[in-house]
Formats: sequence, C-alpha cells, structure tokens
Amino acid sequence: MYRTHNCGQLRISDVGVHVTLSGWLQTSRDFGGMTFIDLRDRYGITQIVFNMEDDPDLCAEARKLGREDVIRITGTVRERSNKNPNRATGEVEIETKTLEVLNESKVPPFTIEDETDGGDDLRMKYRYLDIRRNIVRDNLIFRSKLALETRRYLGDEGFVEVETPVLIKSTPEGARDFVVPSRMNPGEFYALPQSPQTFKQILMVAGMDKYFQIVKCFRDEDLRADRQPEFTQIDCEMSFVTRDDVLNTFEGLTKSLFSTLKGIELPDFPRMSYDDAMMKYGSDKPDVRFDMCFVELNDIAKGHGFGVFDNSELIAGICAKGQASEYSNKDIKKLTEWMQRPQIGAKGLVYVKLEAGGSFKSSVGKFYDDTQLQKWADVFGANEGDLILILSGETDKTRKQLNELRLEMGRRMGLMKDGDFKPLWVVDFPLLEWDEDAGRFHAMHHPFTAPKKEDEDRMLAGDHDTMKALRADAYDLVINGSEIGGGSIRIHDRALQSKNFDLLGFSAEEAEEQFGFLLGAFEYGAPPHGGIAFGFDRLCAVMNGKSSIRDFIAFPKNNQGRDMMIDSPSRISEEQMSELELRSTAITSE
RNA sequence: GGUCUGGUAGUUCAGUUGGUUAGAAUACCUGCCUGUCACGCAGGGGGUCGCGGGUUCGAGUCCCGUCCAGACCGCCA
Repeated sequence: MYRTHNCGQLRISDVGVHVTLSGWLQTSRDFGGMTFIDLRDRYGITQIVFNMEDDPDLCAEARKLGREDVIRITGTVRERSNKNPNRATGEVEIETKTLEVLNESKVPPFTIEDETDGGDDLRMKYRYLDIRRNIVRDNLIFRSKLALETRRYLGDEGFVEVETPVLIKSTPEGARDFVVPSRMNPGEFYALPQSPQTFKQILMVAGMDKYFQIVKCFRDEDLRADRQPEFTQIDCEMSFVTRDDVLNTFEGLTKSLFSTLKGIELPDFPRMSYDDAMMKYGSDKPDVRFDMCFVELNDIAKGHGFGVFDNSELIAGICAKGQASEYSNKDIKKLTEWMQRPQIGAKGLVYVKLEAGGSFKSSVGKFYDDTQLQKWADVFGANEGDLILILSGETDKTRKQLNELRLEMGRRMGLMKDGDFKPLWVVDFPLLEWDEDAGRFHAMHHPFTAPKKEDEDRMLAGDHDTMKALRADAYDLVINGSEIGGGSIRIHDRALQSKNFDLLGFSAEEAEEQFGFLLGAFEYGAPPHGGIAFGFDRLCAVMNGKSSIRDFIAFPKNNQGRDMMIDSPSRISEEQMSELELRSTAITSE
C-alpha cells in the first residue's frame, strides 16, 4: 500500500494513528540531531520527523534525500510541540518508523514554490514541474470545476452536449484554418474547426432544441497573452429563441458560475448598444469597473482659431478626477509621448488642469480663455483638482486612442480593482464591416448572423449604401474589459442567407460549394435559432483576475505557437510526406 | 509583416564613462547544529556575458547582423 492518507489530510484528531504517506520531498531541514521533511502531494504538505535518538540509521537515510525525491514513509501521527498555524496539517507531524525511496529526482531547474525563480520558457519546458506548484495546480483544478459546473447548469436547463467533428472543411471567411492532409484523398485537406458554428445550426434544424459543447477550437493566427492557437469554448445554440432568451440564459449561467466558484453574487448585467460603447468608451469591450466616459467637444471647441481642433472630425476627452496635481508639465509630456508611440499613434494630447482657486492651466490657453475653458469643465462635470485630457482627429482613430488613454489612466489611478467584476452585454453590433483593402464587406460577427428584424427589408432591398448601417442581432458578454463571449440570432431562411453571402462577395456557386449543406438544411424546416460561445480559457483567467490564459491551460503553446515541452510542431519523415503526397519545402524554399 | 523590451552562474538579476581576477541573492555540494517550517552558522564548486561580425590598445558595456523569449500593433468572421 502506498498510502493510508494524503499529505493534506491529517489533523489533531488523528494523533496516535499509524499511517503510510507517499509524496514528493518539498524541502528538508536538518538539525544534526533531528531532521524535518516537508512531504508534498496535490492535497497539501505534512511534516515528517526523524530523530537521532530514536533511529540514527533512519535519520542518516533521511539526510541523504534531495528535493523532489518520491518517498514513502510509515509512522505515527503526533501532536507538534511547535505548531504551524499557516498550514492545514500544521498541528501534527509524523514520527517516522520506515522510509523508502520510490524514485529519485534530479535537482529541478527551478524551485517548486509559489514565488518560483523560474522564467516562463523554463516553466513551459518543464511543465510537469510547474504544475506541481500550488498556483498552476489550483488553476487547473479551478478550470475543472468550472467545466463541471457549466455542464451541471446547462444540463439542468435542458441542454444536450453533442460532440461535433474535428476534421471538417476549410472556408475562406474568418481566421486562417489549420489544415490536415487526407491520405485517402490525395491532394485534399481537412480543416480544424474555428468553431462548430455550422454543425450546431444543423443540430437546430435536426430538432435538438438546446445544444452545448465544451469544445476545442483552432485558429491559425498570431498569438497573444490571451490567445492560443487551440482554445476551448462553451459553445451553445438554442431554437425558438429571441436575443433576450439567449442573454437571460447565459447571464444565468455566468451568475451561477460566479456564485458557485467565487462566492460572488453578481447583480443583473447592464446592456449597452455597440454605438454607445464606441461613443462613450471607444471600444466594443469597455471596462466598466470605472467611469471616465468620453465627452465630445465638437460644439464648443471648434471655431476659436485652434487649427488642430477646427480641422478634426472629432474632439473628445476624458476627465481624470483629482489628477491635476499629479501631473507636472514633464509628466504630461511623458504621457503625450506614450500616446504617440506607434502602437497608439496619437498626434498630440491637449490637457486642461483645474487648479486650486478656480484658475485653468492648459496647453491651448492661447486659444481659449477661462470662460470658454469653464464651459469645457462644465460638460465634463470637472471640479477643482481634476485633469482633462483631450484628443482630436478622425473619429474612429481618436476613439481608439482615447480608449487606450482611458485604460492607462484607469490603471495608473488604481481603478481596475482586483476582485471587482463588472459584466456588460454589448448589443446591436453592425451586421457588416467595410474592408478598405479588400474593397468588400466582412461579416462583423460571422456570415450566419441575422440582421435585426427591422433591418431585414433594407437588407433584402440590397441598397449598397445603407449596408453599413444595418444592425445585427449580435451580442458580446464583456467582463472587466475582456470579451468573454459572443453570439447572435442566426439567419434561418435560405433566401436571406443567400442574400448575406451575396453581400459578402460570395458568388452563388461559391456559397453553394462551401455552405451548400447548410443552405440545403434550411430548406427542410429550419427553426428560428440563435446561440452564443464563451471563451472558456479566458473566463477562467478573468474570474481569477489574470490577463494571461496560459496558466489555466495545462500544456499551452508559446508566442510562436510552439509547445516547448514536446517541441512541436516538428518535421515529419519523408515516408509520411510522400504518403500524404506533400513535397518538402526545405528543398524548394531557396 | 511591424514596434518595443529583454538574453550575464542551475535560476532570478546587478554590472557606472569601454579599463585589473564579471558580482549578489537563491539553488547545489561539504561540515556543524535537537523544534524547524523562507531554519541558522561556516566553507566550497559553478560563467562560450545568446550567436556571428565590426570599431578599439582594450568590448558584458559601443555599432551592424542574426537567433531566442515576452508584451503590443496588424491579424484574430
């Protein structure tokens, strides 16, 4: 028998019990006369004691052990004379009778501790050591619980989990596909799904009514801290529903997950239109943990001889409460330079400080007197001690830049508090997005998204100029500025779907070739339906206040899409290549 | 495809204006220590300063190239 108890289990009530424990040696403390060993497993740490007076040979054996050796001991639980209140097992220790080394360990390249000395690449290469650390292990346990709770909740709501295929068909819309060559069909390729979108819609046609799946999806695009080439979604679809049915169901799921796993009772989620989000926050995923909304100044700032503003499509700013005295001229200059970095690309930054005694200090004081600046202060609702920061230029760019500035000021002012969760539904996204480079429309969400009912006729009329104004029944769930999920009511009518493909630049033949199976299904009684997908990895990270999803994935890939542990991707043999009728690029690339 | 930051001991990092034998902490090894739990004390070993080239009497330090890692922009229906 390897163990009677685990290493996190024994308490004062177990004193006197003879136990067998197995685990890893976390650390040992040698005092000559006696030796303490911290024995660790997934459940905790138990102190093991060896005493020279009791058994000098055993004590000598214990001294030889190294970190991460796997051992088995037997002994008796006893009360400690010096208790450790920081540890669940801290009131007891094991008086050891026997010791056996089950497996020796090399010295690990980094310490197995919460504050590890290991850098990211080392931790990834030795992920099996990294997962021994409390933090990563707890993250994976959290992830497991989140999946179990999701299945329980959706199961109780009548959802059926259906597995959809992983080897599917490549389509040109959206992200790049990962492809898999087919040996039995030379020259042809499967694609890995970017999402089970078409399958779940077909399940609605098939009458499954409520579907969900916790499912891997794949996108061959450049990676970020919150983006992996393979990631997991909670994917759902429902029949005979309106937008609000979907929103209410998944607001319920989200509240339940926060309640069960975090003990947090979230109030009802506010809903904001896409247009409002862009106007007030310059982003379709605003962080509403803090206010600092945009205020537009076109009406009162133009026509006073300041050319930059007079020639701008949009003049807008934010008010940083109480920050006037925090920002010297030098600080403002630094902030301006930060805004001018190529990643943001602002041309300049105008400030107005509301100083003590009601006077103003501004970079545009030449053009605006105190009476005019007071009007600005009024529209911002700014008071003495506040700092107003203003950008101007082309509307979309200015909003985007001001969004960055707002988030940066929020960070600096400590307004993005850990443990504070502010969910938000962003609704009424545009249906289509004009792509300047390609000279055609893209689906903002995806090509199966339905326009809002009132826009349907305009869409079928096909007036090209009004297309940009079409609204979709599409929605995103945003928590603390992070996009957790998105979905839409789908088109279930063949004519409308064909029209949408047409608008997106598909010929009838292309639409038929790529999505004929779906269009065909629509002709056999497709119910009205809609759905949503949550980014599961991201939900894990956001619920724990983390921005990187890698620590919630057991074996993540790095920035270049490499798995550092197994060292993939890798070359395949010439035999495999020829079997798949692929040519080696190594030879042809020069 | 682009921008920025970094690469020095097993690990995390410091290293000034280019100047003698490249340091600290931690980890590791040895010895001492009977109540530690970040044990303590004493001692020790450990370096292709990512790689290649250049400038210089002299390069960890400056320049060019390159590789790797991370963050971001583009991209991600």
